[in-house]
Amino acid sequence: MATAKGKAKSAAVAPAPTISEEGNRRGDIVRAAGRLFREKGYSATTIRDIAGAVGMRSGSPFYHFKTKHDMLLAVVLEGIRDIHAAVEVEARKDSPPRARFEAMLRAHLRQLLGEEGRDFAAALLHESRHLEAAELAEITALKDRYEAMWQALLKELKKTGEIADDSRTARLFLMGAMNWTVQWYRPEGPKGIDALAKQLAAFVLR
Amino acid sequence: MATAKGKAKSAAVAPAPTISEEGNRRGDIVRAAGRLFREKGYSATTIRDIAGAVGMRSGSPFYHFKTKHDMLLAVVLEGIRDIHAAVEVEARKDSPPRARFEAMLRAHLRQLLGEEGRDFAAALLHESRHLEAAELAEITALKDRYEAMWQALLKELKKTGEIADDSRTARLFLMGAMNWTVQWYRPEGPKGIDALAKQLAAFVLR
DNA sequence: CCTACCGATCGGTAGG
DNA sequence: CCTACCGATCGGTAGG
Repeated sequence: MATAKGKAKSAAVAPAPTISEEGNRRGDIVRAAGRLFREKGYSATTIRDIAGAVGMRSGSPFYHFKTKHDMLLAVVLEGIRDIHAAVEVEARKDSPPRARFEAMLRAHLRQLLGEEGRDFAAALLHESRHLEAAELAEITALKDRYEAMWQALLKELKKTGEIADDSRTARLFLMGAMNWTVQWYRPEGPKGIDALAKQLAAFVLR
Repeated sequence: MATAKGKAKSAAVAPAPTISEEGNRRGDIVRAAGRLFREKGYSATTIRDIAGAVGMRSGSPFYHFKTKHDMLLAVVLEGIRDIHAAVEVEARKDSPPRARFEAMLRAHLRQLLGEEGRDFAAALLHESRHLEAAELAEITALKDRYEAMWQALLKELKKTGEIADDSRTARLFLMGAMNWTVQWYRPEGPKGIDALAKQLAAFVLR
């Protein structure tokens, strides 16, 4: 255990690589945890559930993570990173504001509703509250940058008269319309998601 | 126990009175459970938490409810009833569609964010998934009627050209904008809530 | 509604 | 990463 514990610590504290870069087993745990957290919630998911999902015994996940808390942290971090990265790509393009807006909506919704990202996204949206402010520091920082991206775009749309309101509150209304899709959207291919983005753009733009 | 169990059963199965009509102790439990479910989530809340909050010992809540599940059911039911009742009052008035719309937004948001209803509303929005479809029958029926009310109003607004889209999806976008406020709104009196309703109306109406 | 309790399960650890 | 385990806690119950 001297060895094992040492490894566990450095793995848990490490600069937290993105999932694709992670050692396979650690990544497997994060993905399984994400799925279970989305399906049953953090508190109702047991270490045994997670271990079982990746073919481990109940003690083994603790070789990769110090606590269940740290697993949640890894899942939530993956969630905000993926969304931020996906939307930033679209935000950086210099297409007209309206087209950029629709592309950002599409990227956000794809992360929320698509198979690749939805487990992490759901944990980010609904289970973050089980983490304390100190643990959330990196997540909060990324979230701030993410929100600023949207706010800047709303400001542009206001300037061209395409949106009625570019306040913080308006941005939160918009985020709500998007994030709530998680509660009712039933997957029927990426085509459905893209159509949803179009419809939302038409709903809020003039 | 023959007595106690008999009572517990009839209390749990009874036609589920509204909170104000309930025996005080049962109502106390429902209110305490609602608050704790909102603060910590259903799974992370223990019977001992709930019992402690109303000054009981850990076994005593089971005199009023057969299971923890049934407590959640009572909380969620109170949530949908309160929201439905509050918004229906506004929907029945025969003011112009725009005014009625704003009043309905206000009523919904007051239930979500005001002190009286927010615990029940939060449980309705976030903890219902721990209940099974059969248990949710009454809740689902009320929810359907609730949604139909909104859909009808959107249709009116579409006819007068005040909204761009009156589809089911549009309604869900609107619900999302409202329900998401639970995640970010910090109470500063009912004035803040009413202003929010106005701002949302202006955001989606033309 | 309390006392006293039960079996099951939980997150986590020692030792390899 | 497994085996074997621990103390704590959980939902729920018998009996009054």
